[in-house]
This record gives sequence, structure tokens and C-alpha cells, in this order.
Amino acid sequence: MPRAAARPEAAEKLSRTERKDLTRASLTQAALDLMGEGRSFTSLGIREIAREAGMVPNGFYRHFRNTDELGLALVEEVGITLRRLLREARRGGVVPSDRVRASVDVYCDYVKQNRLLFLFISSERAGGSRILRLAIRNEVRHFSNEMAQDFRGTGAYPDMPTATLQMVTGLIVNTMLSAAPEMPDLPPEQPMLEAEMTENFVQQLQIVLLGAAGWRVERAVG
Amino acid sequence: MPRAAARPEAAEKLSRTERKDLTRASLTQAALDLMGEGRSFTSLGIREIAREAGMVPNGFYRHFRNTDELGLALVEEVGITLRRLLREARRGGVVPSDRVRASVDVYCDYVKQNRLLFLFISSERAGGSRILRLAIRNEVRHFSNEMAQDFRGTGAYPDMPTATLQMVTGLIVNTMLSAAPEMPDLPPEQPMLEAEMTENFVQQLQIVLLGAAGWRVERAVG
DNA sequence: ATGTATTGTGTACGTTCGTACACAACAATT
DNA sequence: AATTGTTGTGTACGAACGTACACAATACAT
Repeated sequence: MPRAAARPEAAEKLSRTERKDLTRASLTQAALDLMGEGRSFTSLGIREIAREAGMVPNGFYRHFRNTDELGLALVEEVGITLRRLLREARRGGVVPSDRVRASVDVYCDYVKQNRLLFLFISSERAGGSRILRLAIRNEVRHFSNEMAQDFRGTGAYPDMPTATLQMVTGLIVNTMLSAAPEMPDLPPEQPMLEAEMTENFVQQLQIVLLGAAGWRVERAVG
Repeated sequence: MPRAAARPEAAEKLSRTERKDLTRASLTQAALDLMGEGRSFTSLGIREIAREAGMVPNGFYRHFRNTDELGLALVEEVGITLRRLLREARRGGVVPSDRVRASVDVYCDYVKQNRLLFLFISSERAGGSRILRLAIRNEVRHFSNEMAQDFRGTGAYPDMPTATLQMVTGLIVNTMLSAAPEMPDLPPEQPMLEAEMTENFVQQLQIVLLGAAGWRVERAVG
């Protein structure tokens, strides 16, 4: 009994497109679930995913031509999630130094709630298929740039050129994504370690923001 | 003609252990080569690696029990390389601000020379097998801590507690490893992009060092 | 010189994979 | 009501996989 799958099953008289979207979602979810069991996305097969989603191998082809295409669907979902995260983090205070902890909390909550999705980006950002890798980097760059715009909007670092600001947010996002995959690997019965890790994470971000505050154009050429 | 493999072949009357070490190295190298062709380590199979190394599938078992064990051998090699890198970077100037660029150059050279090895750590640090992941993080943590010791040795940030210093070097190492996998993905006929990327990288490190210089204990509780 | 342990080969078996094709069920269109 | 297009199933085939076992070659210990 290999952990029974999860597909609609309840024939609640849905339209065809609704039904299709549901099984499509069950396929992407199946891929995520398999990754949650320690498998890497790249090593997943069509049959395996279809099986986990509770359908026959060939059904996969009705939705994606190959696993890469399913991966791109996941990347899109990541993009939506990141945008949501950004919108929620925006609703913090205005002073950056106060916002760090609050934003980190929001971020950590998101990582915990969308654990598998973050695991996916973190691990496929550097490894696996080239197409996926580039798609993820694209999404991450967008996220980073939106964050830079947010900084602009709150009046933080007003004298900093946009390119530099984006460089700083890129650094922040890198730090965020490096922290993400370590969180699920912690022994789940040790909340102290998690607090310690979060504290470490907060301090790293503070260092970056402090460095950005001290940044001057002359420094860049020194 | 699948890109002929590379194994000793020249029967120069070697001792048995020498011969064994050679074919063992040809196996690890075969795995790296396959990764260089765009494959992810996790997706490599025993047969595939053995074939690339120019031997029959079963020969693999004479050296490793499974692919994870080969991966651990690669991690060890990474450790040696990182230690060598650190030793070389140590031979720079004493003033940290001057050393950044020099160290970055040394680092970039290492990434280019050991491209496949860095590709391996970057991509397996977050994804793939749990055993490998933890082994790599361990190696990276050691590297980070040695770097912290180096900072101590050069008298940089004398007032900073060791834990904080390690946090800073951890941030530096994260930044380094995030930059690594993007370098091989660049179009090879565009040196300008590479220079731009390196410049970005240098600036990020400067921000971190600047932030560390401005760090005060009181800040940590704010 | 003889025996032994190690290293690499050859063959083989069962499993899983990707994919092709024909078909069933049925929502949507006409 | 009849037709059509879409979604999912069943069956099948060749290829690749991990692994087991017997065997050949040979460096090394005796």
C-alpha cells in the first residue's frame, strides 16, 4: 500500500475544464509530494508521478509532454507564491530596521507553509534541467527586482542607484533561498535549533542592510 | 560513438592499489563529466557511470556500493579543493578591503578550473540525496569556519564574537556558492557578461564586509 | 613455485521506464 | 438526438536499469 494517491474521485458534476484543472493540479501536487519523500525532481519519472497522482501512466501526456513541462508549471506556481509573499511582507512597518524581523517571520511562515515548493526552487535552482534552472532564475530575479522597487517605495536607501539596489536585494534573496532548504532538514522535535537558525538568518539580513546603509558610490571603485 | 571514455589502458606495470586508485578516479571523473553534459548527479545510474568510465557495469561495485558512496568521494575531493583555495587566498594582502578583489579573483579562477566540482556542490547542496546534502553542508561549514579563523588571524573585526564572525563568513560562503553555478551557464563567447557578473559578486561581498565592519553588539538586539 | 585474494568481465533475470496505439467514457457542440 | 473532441484506461514493446553469480586475469603473500 504505497501511500494512496489523491485525485478528485468525487464526481460532483464538474465541467470538463474544471475537471482537467483538478487532475492537472493533482499531477503537480504528486510531484511535490514525491519530492517531500526525499526524491529530487530531476529523478522523477512520468510513470512515477502519474502513479502517485492515482492515474495510469499515459494520462500524464494529456497534461504535460514531459516532466520538464510539469516543472515549468511548478515554477509558475512559485512565482505566484512569491508575489503573494511580497504583498504580505509589504504590509509591515515602514522603517526598514523594524521590518526585518517581521519580514523574516512572514518569510519563514511561507517557507513552512509551502515547504515543498521552496524545496523545489532551492534544489532545482542550481541542479537538474537547464530549462528549469533558467526559468527559476528568471522568477527569482523578478522577485528580487520587485523587492528593490519596494525599497524605493518606502524611501529606503534613496541615494542608491537602482542597479546597486537590485544587487543588494539579489544578495538578500540569495540569503533567503540559502536558508530555505535547511529548515525542512532540521529534526522536527527540536524547536530550539529552528529558533537559532532563524536568529542567524535575521542577523545575516541585518548585516546586509547595514552594509547597504553604509554603501557610498566612492566605495564601489575602491 | 558516445564520446569515448577515459581509463588508464596503458599497462605501465602499476601496483594493484595504484591501478585501483586510477580506475576509482576514472569513475568519479566519469560522474563529473556526465554532470558537465547537463545531467544532474542524482539522476546518474551505476551503469551509466561505469560505461562513461569505460568499464562493464559490475566493475562499479568494486569501488562503491552505490552512487551515493561515489558522491561522498566527490565531497571529499571538494573539501581538499576548498582547503587549497583557502590556502592560496591567504597569501594575499593583509588589509581586508584590498583583499576582496584578489580573493574573488582567486575564487573565480578556482571555479573555472574546477568547474564540474563546483557545479556538483552547488547543485547537490540543496537537492538530491539527504546523505550527500548533509555531507556537503558539513564541508561547507568547515570551510566557513576556517575562513572565520583566517579573519581572526589577520586581525579583522577584532571585537566581533566568534559566533558572529562565523555567521558573517557563512553569509560570504553562501554568496560565493550562489554565484558559482551561474558562471558556467553564461554564453561562453560573451566575456563582458562574465565581467559584469564578477563585478556584481565583488560588490555583494563588499556590502557584507561593510555591514560586518559596522556591526555592533547593541545592534543585534535592536 | 604455488596458492590466494583482488579486480574486472560476461551473462542473465526481473523491474521500471518512456512511449505508441486502440479504445471507452462522456462533456460539449451541432 | 446525433456527432465530435477530449480525457483517461488498457495493453504492449523495446530499452535501460540494479544486481546476482560464475569466471578470467593477475598482483601479492606464502
